Amino acid sequence: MFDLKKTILIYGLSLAVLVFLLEYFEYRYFVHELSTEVFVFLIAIIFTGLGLWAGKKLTNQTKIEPPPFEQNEKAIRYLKISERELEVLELVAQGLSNKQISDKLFVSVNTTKTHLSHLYEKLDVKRRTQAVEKAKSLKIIE
Amino acid sequence: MFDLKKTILIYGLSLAVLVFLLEYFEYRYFVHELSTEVFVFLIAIIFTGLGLWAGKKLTNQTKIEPPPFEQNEKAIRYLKISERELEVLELVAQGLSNKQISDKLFVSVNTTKTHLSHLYEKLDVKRRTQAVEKAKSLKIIE
DNA sequence: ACGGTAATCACCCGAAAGTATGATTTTGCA
DNA sequence: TGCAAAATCATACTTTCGGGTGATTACCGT
Repeated sequence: MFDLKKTILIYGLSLAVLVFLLEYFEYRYFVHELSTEVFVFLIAIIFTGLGLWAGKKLTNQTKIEPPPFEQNEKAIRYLKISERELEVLELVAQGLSNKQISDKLFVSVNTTKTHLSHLYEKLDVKRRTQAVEKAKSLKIIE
Repeated sequence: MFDLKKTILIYGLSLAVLVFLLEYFEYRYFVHELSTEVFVFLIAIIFTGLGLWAGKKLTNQTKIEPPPFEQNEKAIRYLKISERELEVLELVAQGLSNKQISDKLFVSVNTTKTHLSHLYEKLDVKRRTQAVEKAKSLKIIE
């Protein structure tokens, strides 16, 4: 949007300058040396280019944006989910077992289970699959 | 891509026709009635329009498509996942327990477990969470 | 009529997950 | 410094899952 004014301005200026230059040179040099046909052709080319350029500028505010995952920090804070709990949650979402998670985080299975219990309470769910579902819908995890 | 040739063709034809018309009328009517300045202005406007149009045609192959979930039928067929198994898979993905799934489908827990076993085998996973993960990545489920 | 596949169910057993409770240590912050 | 939250671990118990095996029924196409 902020580009629109600039684009229009540049386009207008270009047009004005061109008209001025053409008008200026027209009677003095070109008309007598170049045929009107060629002159018209040049004008056509130039303004086609300008049209293309302006069109591109005016429409290219449709930039393809691959939806970047934005973690819902607010939800995390609101639910008081701790850093460690989040780590566990992410690993659960990857389909890892409690044992595998524990090995990755260098803690005992008991610790992992404790984190999970707290997570279930905070997310108000009963099972890991539900936790993953809910966490994804809340954009707590990807 | 298939539009490109058409666009160029139309553009070229328009240009040719215009040049021809201009050349034709130039000496007969306009030049003596309209000033060259106005004439140039008209050409500029016309070809700006053409440039805009061509530019739009040439760049508008970027259609914003809101990714509609398309179930990967091929994968389902390739993996030989049956209808019933798919139902179970979807319910698992919703975080339901085997018991809950069984109640929904009016079958015994054993049946649900059998379906799940087959699913794990076909999806080459060990746990329900992994199955959900994989099924989603294969676009077998949403 | 036969063979294959899908769906259904049962039983058993071990592994994994989840619950409850309590304890210790670490850490961040007032 | 001291307190609260977070992280860690343990023990014990229940529930759920998952694997293995086998059986019955039904449907579908040859």
